[in-house]
Amino acid sequence: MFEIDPRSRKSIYEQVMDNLKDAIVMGQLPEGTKLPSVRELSKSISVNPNTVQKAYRELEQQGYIYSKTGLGSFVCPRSEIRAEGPELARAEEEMAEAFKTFLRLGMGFEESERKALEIFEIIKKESDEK
Amino acid sequence: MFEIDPRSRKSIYEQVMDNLKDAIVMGQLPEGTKLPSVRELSKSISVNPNTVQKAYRELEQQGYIYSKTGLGSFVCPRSEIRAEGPELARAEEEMAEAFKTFLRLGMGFEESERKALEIFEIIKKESDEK
Amino acid sequence: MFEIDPRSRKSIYEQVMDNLKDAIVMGQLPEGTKLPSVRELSKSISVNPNTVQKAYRELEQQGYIYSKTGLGSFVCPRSEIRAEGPELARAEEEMAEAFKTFLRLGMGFEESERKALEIFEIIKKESDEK
Amino acid sequence: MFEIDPRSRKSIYEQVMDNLKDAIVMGQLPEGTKLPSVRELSKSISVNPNTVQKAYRELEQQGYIYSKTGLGSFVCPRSEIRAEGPELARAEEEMAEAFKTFLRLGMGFEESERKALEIFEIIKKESDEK
DNA sequence: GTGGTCTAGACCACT
DNA sequence: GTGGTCTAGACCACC
Repeated sequence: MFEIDPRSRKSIYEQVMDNLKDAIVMGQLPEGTKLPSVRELSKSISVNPNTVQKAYRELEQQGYIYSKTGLGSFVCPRSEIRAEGPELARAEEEMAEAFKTFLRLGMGFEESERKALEIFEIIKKESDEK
Repeated sequence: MFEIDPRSRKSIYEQVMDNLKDAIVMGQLPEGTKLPSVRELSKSISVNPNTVQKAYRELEQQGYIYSKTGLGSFVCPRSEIRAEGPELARAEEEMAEAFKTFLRLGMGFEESERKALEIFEIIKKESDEK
Repeated sequence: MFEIDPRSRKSIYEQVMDNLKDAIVMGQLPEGTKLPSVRELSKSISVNPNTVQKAYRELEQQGYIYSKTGLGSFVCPRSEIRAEGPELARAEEEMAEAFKTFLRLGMGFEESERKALEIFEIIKKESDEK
Repeated sequence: MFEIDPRSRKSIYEQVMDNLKDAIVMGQLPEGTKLPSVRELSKSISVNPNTVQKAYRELEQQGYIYSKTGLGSFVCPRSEIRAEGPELARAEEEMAEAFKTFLRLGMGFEESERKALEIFEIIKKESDEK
């Protein structure tokens, strides 16, 4: 399905979560789709099952998937994704910090904003290709 | 000088670094200014001296300050800040991740970009006030 | 007869049991009524026969139904339902936990009790409609 | 601090969570209080550190505590407890199920409600004693 | 010392 | 087979 980068700053379970989130919000895994089982996925990406389990558990808490013992894990309707309150606040702070990081490198307002928009465009293009 | 937020997700030494970086790039600590000693600063913000020490060491490595043994630490000319290479790459990735986080919450391209620009404006205003 | 919610936190065999219990205590399945066979029911609600089997077995143990080999399963007289002993104790503990859950969300005594009574009223109305 | 009941239907990490939640909402652990470290608590209740860790992590996600590497875990202001949305909905469903369980034991509306109120009173008294 | 992550391997209930 | 929990023991960054 995807690959884990052991050199990434992101922890493994976060990489798993983000990869699945991406596939869900981009519609590659539509509502109701059955995800690979914990054991399957852990094998295919060469990661301990507990680590995948942790990712699935957290995805469930955040409303992306639901799990049924004995049956597997399934994609929730997109409307159930918790995109409010603390989750949104944290995302906004992450964005604010990213901008401040630019400023701390000595970049000015305009340059920082221009660079950010460039990055956004690249991501949009990458997303559309998939 | 500034305050540490014990609740922040950022580690304490990062908060110290970022606060000093902010003061430097915004000109509140112009080139050549002497920074408070590790002991002084650690007292005034109620933080372990080892933690402040680590922040100073990192700031020196990144070209924000230099230290003269026995005399203290001083602000480098802004031109020496390395806004290239690994630091810039990491900053760009941070920005990319922040944008992806918006998308992962189910926000579309336009909405994400609009929200990002809103956040940028807020930061600009806050910076100008200081 | 009824529907299974694959998203429910309850396991499937519990859902089967509870639906049948509801029909029994509400008189929709009076004493002596013949239940659908395991195979029939499993087909009509699209559930594995083993799962329905397990539900029937448990219902028999708890005194809701009895089975005559070769003939099928039948509803017991309501007087045989054991509303005492372990089942009652567990039900009481379930209620206690539900109340404590309210308190753990930071709700006060009065608010928790008021909310509980509101919920009870809704259930009563729903039951009467059937 | 408290004890784990290995025979409880609740899992160990849930028992840990609920015990701490109780202490927090009842004011025994006021805002800002430092919790025992993961290792300390795991020793004192004879449970694997990973299990306590899991409880702490979930308490953090639910807004009861926050954790700082190297410092420990601390009680959040009560206002940050997430008592809305999915959390409240789940609590309400738990209460609804508890009531339905009474009905399924053959108890009538009045009897069920009376019993529930009795249980609530007992919990209130127990809480006040602590 | 602290919390956080990961692995390995076991057991359980449900389907 | 499935997800869920628990234990044991290791490693890391931070304070």
